[in-house]
Amino acid sequence: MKKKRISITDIANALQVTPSTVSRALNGGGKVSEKKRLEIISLAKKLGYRPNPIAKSLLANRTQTIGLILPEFTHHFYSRVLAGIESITSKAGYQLLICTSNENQNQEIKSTLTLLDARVDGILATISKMNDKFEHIQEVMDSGTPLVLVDRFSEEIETPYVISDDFKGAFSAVDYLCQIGCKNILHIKGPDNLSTTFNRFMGYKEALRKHNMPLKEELVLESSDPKLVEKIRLCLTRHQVDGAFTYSDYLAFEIYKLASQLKIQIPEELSVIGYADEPISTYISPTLSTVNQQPFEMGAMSARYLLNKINDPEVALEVKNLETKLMIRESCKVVETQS
Amino acid sequence: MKKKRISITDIANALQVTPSTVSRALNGGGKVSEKKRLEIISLAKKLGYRPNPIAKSLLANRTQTIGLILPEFTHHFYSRVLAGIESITSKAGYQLLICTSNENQNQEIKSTLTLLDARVDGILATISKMNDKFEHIQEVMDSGTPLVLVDRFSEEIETPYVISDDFKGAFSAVDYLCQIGCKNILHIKGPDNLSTTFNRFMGYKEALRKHNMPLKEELVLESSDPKLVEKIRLCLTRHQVDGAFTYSDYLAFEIYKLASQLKIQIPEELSVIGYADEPISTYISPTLSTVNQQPFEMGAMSARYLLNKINDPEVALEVKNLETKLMIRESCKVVETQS
DNA sequence: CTATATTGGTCAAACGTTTGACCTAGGGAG
DNA sequence: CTCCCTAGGTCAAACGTTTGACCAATATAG
Repeated sequence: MKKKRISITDIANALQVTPSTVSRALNGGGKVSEKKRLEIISLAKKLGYRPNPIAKSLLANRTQTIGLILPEFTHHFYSRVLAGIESITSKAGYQLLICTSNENQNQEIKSTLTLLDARVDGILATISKMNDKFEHIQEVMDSGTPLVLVDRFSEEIETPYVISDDFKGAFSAVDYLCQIGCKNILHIKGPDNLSTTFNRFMGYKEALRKHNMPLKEELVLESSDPKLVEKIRLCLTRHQVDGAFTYSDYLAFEIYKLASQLKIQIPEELSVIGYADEPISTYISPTLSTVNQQPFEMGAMSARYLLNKINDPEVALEVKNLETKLMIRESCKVVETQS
Repeated sequence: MKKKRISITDIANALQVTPSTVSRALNGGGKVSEKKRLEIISLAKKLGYRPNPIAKSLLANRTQTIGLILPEFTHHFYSRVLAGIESITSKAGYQLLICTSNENQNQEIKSTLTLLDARVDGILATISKMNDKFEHIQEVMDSGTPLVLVDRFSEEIETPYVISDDFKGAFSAVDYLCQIGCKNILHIKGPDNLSTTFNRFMGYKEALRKHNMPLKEELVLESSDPKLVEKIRLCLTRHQVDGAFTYSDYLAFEIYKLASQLKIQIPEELSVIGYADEPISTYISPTLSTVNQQPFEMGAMSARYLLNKINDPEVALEVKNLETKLMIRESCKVVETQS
């Protein structure tokens, strides 16, 4: 049974004053003699008084809580985003109410409702991959609850968001592959209708263009393709592929497997760059070159942004595009004289 | 600015009844005519009424919230624990208030206070590695807030906990190594004064005993040893080590690296088993045998246990020891005729 | 026809805190 | 001495909800 915690009225009764006086003594609102103030404070300390945030919330209509919706925790990326968010919110004295959508839009909608019901002061959310409904997002905005989207956004709805600069990230990777002399660069695209998929593909195309290399349809594959493995194999054997840039690190590992089967040496015959900088990249052999999205910073930045919005509703609608970092490791061949 | 949400009194005023009637109509507490009931319900729906849990909490002295303290999120293990917890609590209609200790006891103490202040209905916590203070744990227990420790515990304080059966987990791994004929089995221990370190070591010893193999001091190393890498190298070269069981998967990868340097073939010359079943284990080559601790189940079990305690304070103090699963992969040599 | 039970509701307190309005006693100015 | 100011407090409302006590009207039993 939860023990009753001592309240401001308990102190008031013990000292023959009113709760108001105790409140003012504790919060420094004047109107209380120095003597009484000290008396109250010392008794409060002695009894281990701790204010009840629930009562405060009810009155103030703010909960010092921010809601977070993430698709899942198991990818390293989201763990880092979460850590980044936590680092900021905990310092600012906010609690974190966390929900998972499991990449399922219905759960996402449910979570949104839950958070709204809980009267969180703001919401950070990564919308699920498959998203075609936006009523719940609209509802959040209508409710006046500050909202910042993280990592993914949709053009269907005008919200502030913080994302990684996928275009530049992809561009830098493919640009690098070109620089070290790759002539046939394979790209494996991510899930459809995700802005990240689109932007990374654009970055790939732009880098090719910069180096006056043609875009070859047959070198662009889709991760959702059930025959993906077959098609990669085909690419590697028929099209003299000497470079690969994949939507994710895990897709890069698929290439590792096939290369090993086909006795293709990485990086001597094939340079590979993945995306996301999962920790596994540095443990696998050869260590995988990849694009780091600074997820911790992304989380921290979203949280800072949201806190700003909470404290000043007039803060401008903004879009933050976070720089990526190209991590070159053993999976890219080394050239002596770099162009 | 957060929009005022419509309250039970708003409905009451609109319909010329008292808030009590509305409350009873909505919660089915009788004492309201069918006609009025329908009227109230339909207006509530129309206005999008949603009860304010904060007001309820204040009255009921329960928040439908459970507090969670984890050391960090970035290890896959804790992500899975978190996912397991979330799967249970969300179904049961509880919110999750999450804090990180960063393996730092002071932060852990601060988090505990925060959760207590927030009046959570129960706490799930993984205490940090270095722990010598228990006043905060005691304070939780004194407050009457149900508490369940997860993954780690301390004998200094009598709390219920859910852990993985490290002894059996380690035993099964080393037992397997013995069965496939390993004669000199290296063990790398984990951080000092962690119960998991101790129990896995005990499992190692017990398995050796079962197979009548002597415990060789020189084959037991400490992960915290600054000269660890040197010592592993020494073991591998001098002591005819043909099996290795490590406290973590990552330590196993250290062995992979050294084996590769020393041209020792895994698994032909050296069979390796790690611990934790990090996803990377299946991506690395050769895929790593390891001990799966069922972290998702651990989280789920802790959450179920805590919910029981919350609903019935008389529930017995118990200790749950979760079964592990030995995952045999490519890093263990295959023998035709198994003893 | 009276006593009683039932139905359908109202009232007010309670949860813990904050805060504006109000009160009172004492001190200083005129 | 009266008037006003101020320091130091009290009172009550408010936040949104639940709930036990109460009450009036109607129906039922005897």
